[in-house]
Amino acid sequence: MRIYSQSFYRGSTVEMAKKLLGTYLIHETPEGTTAGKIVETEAYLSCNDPACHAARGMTKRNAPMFGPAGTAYVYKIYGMYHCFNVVTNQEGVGEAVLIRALEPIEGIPLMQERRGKNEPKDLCSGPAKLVDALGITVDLNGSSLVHGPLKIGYRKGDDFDIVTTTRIGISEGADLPLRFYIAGNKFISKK
DNA sequence: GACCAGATTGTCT
DNA sequence: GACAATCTGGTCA
Repeated sequence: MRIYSQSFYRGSTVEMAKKLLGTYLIHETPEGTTAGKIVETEAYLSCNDPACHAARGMTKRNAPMFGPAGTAYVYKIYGMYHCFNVVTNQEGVGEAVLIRALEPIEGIPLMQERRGKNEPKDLCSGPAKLVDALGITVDLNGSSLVHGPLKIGYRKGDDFDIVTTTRIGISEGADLPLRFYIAGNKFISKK
């Protein structure tokens, strides 16, 4: 396993959303290490994308999106859940990739404990689920994926096909083809 | 399996 | 004051 350095994250956001598929999200905590393979992502852009939190400029909430590439953006949604994003592109642009689903790889017993579920498919098959399973909290909002306890790495793996579709759970910009997932993978959030 | 309502709170208008 | 990049558990088949 090799951990990506800062330069990896500087590409265009759509390109990053595809490149992140098949890589590993790793979180080291006092309770143990949990890791999963990224199988589903969505891109959120600064231009012509009304669904993006940064579409109307920087606010207190979305400030990390305007930070340097490789920053974690964690926010609370619907009063009780959290979503995790990888900030991409250049500092000041305001774009990010939402991680929507993981295939559990390491620390599965810990994930089961955190989630209160035993079925592997119920552990990380959704943005709020994977945040819960890996123990990601708002403390990590704005932290670096290059230096912190939360990081992204890769190892040699099988080839796979990428499927492009429309994003989920948004009201504006819902017709844009900015969702990507690994074809045939059983751990994506939705068919 | 498909469809639907409820939970719950920070953030922006 | 309204809404949000969601999940869960219920009902009905």
